[in-house]
Amino acid sequence: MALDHRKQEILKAVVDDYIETAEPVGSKNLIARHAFHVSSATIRNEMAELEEQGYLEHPHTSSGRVPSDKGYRSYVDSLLRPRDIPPEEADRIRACLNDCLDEVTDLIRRATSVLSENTGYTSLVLTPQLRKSQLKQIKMLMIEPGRALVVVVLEAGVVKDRLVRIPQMVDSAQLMQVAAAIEEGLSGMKLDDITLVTVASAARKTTIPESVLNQVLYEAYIAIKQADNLEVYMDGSSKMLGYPEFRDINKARGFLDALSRDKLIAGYMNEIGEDEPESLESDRDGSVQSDMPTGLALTHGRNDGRKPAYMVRIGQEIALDGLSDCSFVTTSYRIGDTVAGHMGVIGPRRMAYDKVISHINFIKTALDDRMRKIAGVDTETEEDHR
Amino acid sequence: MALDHRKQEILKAVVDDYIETAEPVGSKNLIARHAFHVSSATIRNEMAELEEQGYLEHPHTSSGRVPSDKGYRSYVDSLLRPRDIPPEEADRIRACLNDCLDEVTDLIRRATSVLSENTGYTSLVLTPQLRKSQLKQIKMLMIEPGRALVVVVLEAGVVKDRLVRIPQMVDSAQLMQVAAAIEEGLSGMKLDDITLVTVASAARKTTIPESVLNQVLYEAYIAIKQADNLEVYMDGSSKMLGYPEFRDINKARGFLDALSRDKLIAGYMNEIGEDEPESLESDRDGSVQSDMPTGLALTHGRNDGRKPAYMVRIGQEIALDGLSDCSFVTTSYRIGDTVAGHMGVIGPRRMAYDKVISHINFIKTALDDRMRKIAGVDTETEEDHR
DNA sequence: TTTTAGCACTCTAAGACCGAGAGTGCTAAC
DNA sequence: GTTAGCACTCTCGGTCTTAGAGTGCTAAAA
Repeated sequence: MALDHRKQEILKAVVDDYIETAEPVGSKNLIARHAFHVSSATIRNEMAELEEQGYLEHPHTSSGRVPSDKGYRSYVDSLLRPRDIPPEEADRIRACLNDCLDEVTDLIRRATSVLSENTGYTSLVLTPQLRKSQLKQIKMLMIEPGRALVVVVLEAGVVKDRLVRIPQMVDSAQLMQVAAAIEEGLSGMKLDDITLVTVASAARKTTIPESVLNQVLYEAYIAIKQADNLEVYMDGSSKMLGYPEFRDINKARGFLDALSRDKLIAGYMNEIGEDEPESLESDRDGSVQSDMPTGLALTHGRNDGRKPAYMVRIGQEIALDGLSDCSFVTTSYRIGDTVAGHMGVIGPRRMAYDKVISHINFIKTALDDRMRKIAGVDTETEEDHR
Repeated sequence: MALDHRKQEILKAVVDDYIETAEPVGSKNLIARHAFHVSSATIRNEMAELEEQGYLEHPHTSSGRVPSDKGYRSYVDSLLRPRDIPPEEADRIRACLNDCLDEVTDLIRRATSVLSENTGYTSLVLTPQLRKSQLKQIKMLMIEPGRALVVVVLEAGVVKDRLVRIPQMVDSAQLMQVAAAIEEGLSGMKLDDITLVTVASAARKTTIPESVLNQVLYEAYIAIKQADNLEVYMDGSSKMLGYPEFRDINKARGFLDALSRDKLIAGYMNEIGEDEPESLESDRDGSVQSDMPTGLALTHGRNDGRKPAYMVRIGQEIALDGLSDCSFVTTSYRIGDTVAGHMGVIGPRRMAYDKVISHINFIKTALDDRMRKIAGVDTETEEDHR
């Protein structure tokens, strides 16, 4: 079952070469490009066995080999050698994230673009998921008779709002009274646990006629629920057309169609994010760390119990229509100390995993840092934000 | 220069056929599909002349003809026969727009999707441009010490907000005082005319220490300026890959790359929107109107002075890199009585202009109606929103 | 037992070739 | 001004062929 050392080396070489050239790799080419001290015939024998074991595939009898999902999986789990991010590139990334406006959405937009630019693939970043965040404040602001703005403040300084209609007869004072009642009753509750009933019972003691009150409460409730509205930022989808696997227009179309169902992808990312293993102790300074990745246990004997901070789905492992020719590397970012949202890179299965993994980890860390500042978790360090 | 009647008919037939089949159209095919009472040789002669005059092109000697930009232009300006929107379809569109949430962005999102779905091409809708809107209110809400929410209310009920940092020492009352001062000073001004100086002078009479005040004012100013932030909604970009002109992956890529520069496109849309002619008297009921389009003067003698409510840019007329194989139909929508934003459809030059024009006009009207309600321009008609 | 050289075999990709078909332009007759 | 006829052109889709890359197998070498 387990591969001996030489097979691993060969598998790694095949995957590396295939990633680079996009051509099925043959035994001769392999020895030409790598310093194996055996003949091509030996390599052939080994490759035949790797194929038998399911790590490689044969497009047709007389062509070179191509990695299977299983081959990629093995590569990613234990063969892959992380790549250092050159300091200038690291600086550029950090600079780009740091010079953003003081807003979460702007930061996320930038992260999305940086992630795609630096990997060369399609990037996806979800806005923070707030279902499990606590409600801190709720304010209602009269805009004009009949219309009000509901402002919902969550922990970690996330603010959402929503314009609503209310009965004309409600006046500003009443509105504030209702908001204050709701806030008193619900403050500290998780968004998930708030229902129309809890809202209503929180505001029971106000002095406003029931029928009018109900409508206001309903709108407040919707606004609260609306607060964990998930959005998807995406960049670089057209980059995919540059890769030979998408030279077939139908494949390309299938891919882009799949991407256009972004809510579906977002749901999937949240789902697989749930069972994401604990992040490794990320060192906060965001320095370029060549020992960053993780699942290297097998090949490099560093199985010290750390789990990877990222997940890789390869080909058929992606449970989304139209993306089974792709690979999907995901991770999550934090606001303060809690996992807030997910981000990922989609590329061809023949993806430069080492590069993507280094970059997504680096950007995740940089994003965490920045998020920490923006969300005001450590407001004590007052910084240059003009 | 001007085409005689038969040449017009032939040009129209060529364009129609080419739009339908995507194949260069030859003289024989033309008489087979249309009831011209002349022989193919005559058609050939006429087509040769049309080519000489620049309306048609010849991919190679022995193939049929294809319209040139000039040919399409002539078709759009004077030959095109609008298509009625079937009542069921009209109903579906209206229903889809009407069942949106009570928010402008949701409405725009839906309009984008409906526009793409119903035309089969890529749709673009810009959020309202508010540079020329008047400021109505500005509120500042303390979220926690050091952080505040600035809420900017514009005419027509558009509300924008922004989370900002303020000096820790500012308290809630002071914040409200500043906001009230700004509101009093600036209410009624156009966004465009508000500068840091006007903001500062409006708030001169407050009782807060200058250095602190300045920072608050700066943030308020940024929030106000931020309010006319333009966003672009797009849908159906992958539909383009289904059309034969984009079977070449490089063309497809060029197109998608061009689309990804959405801010550029938005700027262009605003620009060409400026010199857009006055909308024709749109009848408000949004009924399906077969006399909707416009530039039919030449062929149908209805040049009654009405100008088209839409603009068509064909091929090279589009001053955007990467879109010169496309056509771009744009129009604008209104909030209340003023032009607010722009929308458009991008497709291959070989686009079903009649269909696109009917739909974009119809959707524009439906959007105007809906916008009117959402923006609260006629709040008197209280409608069924739960 | 493992490795390697040699060789026959397979399959693809690319180029050459060919014929059918569609369309044209031109000429001469109507 | 229109049309029939015809020679000519160009593309598109097949079929064939060949070069090249790669394999698997066998038998010899290490």
